[in-house]
Amino acid sequence: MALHVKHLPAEERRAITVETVVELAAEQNPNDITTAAIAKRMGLTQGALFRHFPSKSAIMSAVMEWVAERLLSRVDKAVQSIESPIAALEAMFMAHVAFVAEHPGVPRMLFGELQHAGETAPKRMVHTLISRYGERVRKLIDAGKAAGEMHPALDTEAAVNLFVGTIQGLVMQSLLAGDVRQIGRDAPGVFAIYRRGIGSGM
Amino acid sequence: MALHVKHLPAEERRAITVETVVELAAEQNPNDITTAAIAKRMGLTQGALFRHFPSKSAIMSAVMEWVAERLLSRVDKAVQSIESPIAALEAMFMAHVAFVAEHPGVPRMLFGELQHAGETAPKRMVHTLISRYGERVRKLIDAGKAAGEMHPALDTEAAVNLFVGTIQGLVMQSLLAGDVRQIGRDAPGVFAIYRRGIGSGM
DNA sequence: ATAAAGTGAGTAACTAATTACTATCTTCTA
DNA sequence: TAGAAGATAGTAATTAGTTACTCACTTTAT
Repeated sequence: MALHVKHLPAEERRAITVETVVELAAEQNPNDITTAAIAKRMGLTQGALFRHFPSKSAIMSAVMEWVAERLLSRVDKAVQSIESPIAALEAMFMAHVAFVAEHPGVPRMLFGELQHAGETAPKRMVHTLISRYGERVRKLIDAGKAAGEMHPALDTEAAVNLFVGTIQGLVMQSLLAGDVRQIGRDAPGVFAIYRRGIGSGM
Repeated sequence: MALHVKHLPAEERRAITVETVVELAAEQNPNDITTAAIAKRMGLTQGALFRHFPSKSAIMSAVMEWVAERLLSRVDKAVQSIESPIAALEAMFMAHVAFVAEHPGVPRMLFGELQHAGETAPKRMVHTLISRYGERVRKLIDAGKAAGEMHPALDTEAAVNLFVGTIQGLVMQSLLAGDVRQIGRDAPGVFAIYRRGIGSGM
């Protein structure tokens, strides 16, 4: 714990702010995170935040950037050097689940941003993230069909949709249970069904 | 349209209030629905709402009750008189999807309520709804295994989880696209994969 | 006539953002 | 190598705006 060191360089302070928001989102409704709550957790006054960010929306944008970078690099790392597309897909699934288990506030923030009316900056970033994420899944599924590992008549878009939805469902279940660790326990069984649904049956 | 008739009996006014909230939730972030916005849409002043509900939370509770009743009766009606468990499951899926397409704000409200910290009344009602919903799915899956329509080693809990998550995923995709009708188009393809995942392969 | 339904002007609490001021680091000069 | 000068970071009080909720009064239906 960096227990509330004051007078940090701006860049470091911005990084801590982002991490604090991710932390808070795990504990409460992301929409209810106030600048006062963020500052309090950091041991700063509320006004100090605005020395480093022009607006609250800018804070959320920085958080979304953090999420996009970390999540995509995690799944990319998990997938690399796995030849079998279906095995890669499973590794991607598990890496994503592990990331969410570590940062339970993340999916809630993403969903929360999507619900905002109009075209906010953080909302656009969530769009970009999900689109980039979908590309990776799509690529693996197409490769799987080509390699004969997946059902040849498989509807790729539906499979991509279900891949993301499956994780979304796990998140919702753990939200219901109020227990983050549940997601790790349930993931293998759920993926097994998905795998069977898209597989070539060999 | 009942275009803003005033001096309605209390029960009717409460019903209209609930429908108005469901309507508003389709257009904006459910968390941002204010009592002023509800009243405005109904052609009333804000204070009038509190003649019929003791608090905003009570309004949301009434909405959740409305959702639970309508959704469960819809899926029950869809399932009845279908013998094949897997066909019944598909009918349930499609009925749910149709319900969501008619009331796009509903899943957003449910998710939104789940995110609230602590134990609010509407949150508890969402818990109950999902638990009752899960029972129905579980029953069909168990029946399907008994009838040999579904894979005998199928993990029932995982299958239930994925059933709900699949719909959740469709909802998120339509939220992303900003087009509610998309959910109806994508549903069959997604369910086909799910069906293959749980089926006995015959 | 009277009870129920609605009005409209309030309130206190909370929100993001601003500002004048202070504390602390960094750098450059004498 | 002092130490002054400037830059950076944080404070504390305040702002305008929004929120759920209240209440004395008025309107309406039966």
